[in-house]
Amino acid sequence: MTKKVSLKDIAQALDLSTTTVSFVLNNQSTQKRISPAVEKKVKAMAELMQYTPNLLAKSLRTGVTKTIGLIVEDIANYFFSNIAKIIEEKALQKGYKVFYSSTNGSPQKAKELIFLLRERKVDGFIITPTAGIEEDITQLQKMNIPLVLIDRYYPAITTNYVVSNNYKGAYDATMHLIAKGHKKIFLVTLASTQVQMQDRLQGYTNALAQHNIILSKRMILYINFNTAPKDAVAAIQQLLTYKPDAILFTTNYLGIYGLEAIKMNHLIIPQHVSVVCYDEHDLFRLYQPGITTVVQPITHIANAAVQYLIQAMEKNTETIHQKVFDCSIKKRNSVAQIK
Amino acid sequence: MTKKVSLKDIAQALDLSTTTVSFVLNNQSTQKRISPAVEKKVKAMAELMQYTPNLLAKSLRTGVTKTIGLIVEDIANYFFSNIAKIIEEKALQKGYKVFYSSTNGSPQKAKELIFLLRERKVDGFIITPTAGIEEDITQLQKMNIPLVLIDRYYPAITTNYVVSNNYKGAYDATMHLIAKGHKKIFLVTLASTQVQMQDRLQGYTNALAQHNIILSKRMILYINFNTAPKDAVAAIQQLLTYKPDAILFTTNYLGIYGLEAIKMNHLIIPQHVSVVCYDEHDLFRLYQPGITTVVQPITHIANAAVQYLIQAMEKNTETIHQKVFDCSIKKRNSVAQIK
DNA sequence: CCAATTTGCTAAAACGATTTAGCAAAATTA
DNA sequence: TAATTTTGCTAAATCGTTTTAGCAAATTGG
Repeated sequence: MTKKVSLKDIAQALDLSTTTVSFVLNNQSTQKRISPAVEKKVKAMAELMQYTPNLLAKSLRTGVTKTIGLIVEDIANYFFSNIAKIIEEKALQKGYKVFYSSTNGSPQKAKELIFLLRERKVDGFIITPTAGIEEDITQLQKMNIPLVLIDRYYPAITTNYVVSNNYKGAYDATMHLIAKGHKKIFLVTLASTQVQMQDRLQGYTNALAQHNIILSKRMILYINFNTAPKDAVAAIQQLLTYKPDAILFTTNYLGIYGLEAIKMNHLIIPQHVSVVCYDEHDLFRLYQPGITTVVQPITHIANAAVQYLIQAMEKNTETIHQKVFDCSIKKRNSVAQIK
Repeated sequence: MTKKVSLKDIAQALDLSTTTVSFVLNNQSTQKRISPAVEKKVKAMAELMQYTPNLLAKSLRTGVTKTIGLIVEDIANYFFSNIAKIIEEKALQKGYKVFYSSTNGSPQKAKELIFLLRERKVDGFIITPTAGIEEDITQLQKMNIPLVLIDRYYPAITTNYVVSNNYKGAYDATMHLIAKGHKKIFLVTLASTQVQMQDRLQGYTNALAQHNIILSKRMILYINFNTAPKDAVAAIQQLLTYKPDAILFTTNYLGIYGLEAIKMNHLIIPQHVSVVCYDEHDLFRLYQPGITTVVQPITHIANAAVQYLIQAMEKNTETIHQKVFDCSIKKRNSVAQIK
């Protein structure tokens, strides 16, 4: 294993100082008054010796690591893995590598990850916050560490964020069901006080209220994030006994549980019950019938998050970006026209 | 923003040398003959000042970064995102953070990623190799950089790898179809010369040969990794006109294209055509009918990969690990019993 | 009591870059 | 020609650790 070549090696080979070599290789030749002759020599030698800078040393000295910490809820989820993929790609184009981690909804895990990534001296964060880590976020802000929240945010604190219009998404979905003649529209949602879920809940209830549909308690099923799949399915099976016209699921995995429950109860979509799900999934596209979904503009969200973060990291500006993208409804065949 | 506290700060606060502080905080007190009194003082002060070591400096000095480079084909694919999730978790337990990237099947991208991760001085690699990067892999080996290949490997070079028994998986799947009375069993696979695909192909052809089923050219459809989804679907639709009894798809996304094609051709599974897919997916579990799949032991693969890599990194042993896990067939309702 | 050993700690180099301050020679000005 | 400015380069400090070699004091051994 040949020893890695350093600035010093180049300097010695040419009988120059490391300072000079460093200036040249950072393209500061003119600015630092290095002669074209020397510049050429150095570049040629660097090429010849296959020099690549030691990023650790560079980072230690400059305080910049060119890395981003990305914290999502679950990398194995369609929504997040797609977001992550785009973020990674965009970041790479800008010269950043991303450290990637899942919280699985646990604040404890989220705190640990923030700590670990801070240890690694990431230049900035893109975070899907769990409940209960406000202080950690404000802490980061106090430390002047750039960050962008995605998918959700804390209304109580001022941060950069990029989310979709959850209120409107759920409202539109519900309106769509109402327009198709449904009355007993149920909601299966996450037992979460976080803004993205509250907004979806509000969108749903407001749409109902505007059409004088009385909301009874049993119409909404709250499921905990950590509920075992089979318990979630069982709960939905139970819900189905109340004979909803339609069910709106507020996340893709809840929707998947729902499809399973519906299948197990031998009900047919949309003849017996109509279905709309929040978030896309291969399953929804190909299921028979295709499932109507609320689709979030994943690419836009990811791009905006990277853009704002890089802006904050590089321009060191104080400007706050809070971006809300609209969702669209992808209509398939899971919603009946009720006469 | 308060300045980060360093070893030096602790040393000054206690009027000691950084050497002593370093020894204590690395739990070398006894070994390095630091008195218990001093040890206690230092630990208390470190706690008080909330000291956390600068990992960059540490890595620069020791040459160890406690990071792993994970290169997969596509992070947004069910198989890889689940593998990644487990790898990340396991690695974290052992004190490693993972840098995560997708090649999207491009050798060019794979080479770049290896370069970038080497720049970041990762301690080791877990790689899903694309075609044509053998030299890059052997290069890593020459540099004594620990690595484990997953999902596939290069028969021509000796490396650690963890894969599943692709030959047997495809063989068993085909046998299952034969046992159920199918004759015209088609294969939709990737146009790839890589071992995992060749093995699956072999498993399929051997199973047919053993039962005297004559393989005609049109029974196998090769699809390029980069084929646009709609072209892939069209090709499968075309294939369906040859009226197969059954189709075996060698990856989950090919299977998904297949379901789409079958749906578009208004065929019913399994009445008109039976289906078996390689690799799990939410879709296959919930589709109507459920799709029979060859399931790879994702958890085992991920765990073994991390285990072998850490062994190579920490024990610095030369032992080569080549592990092949068996797959299982998850039977659902996509295969008819043909009389 | 003196030599040898052990104990307890530290100075300084090293990892590999960046960056500040500045020196000597060459060029310009007057 | 002498003073000034510009050009071209470098010494040395720094980032925050780890680690080697070794010094002085205390302890032990004979």
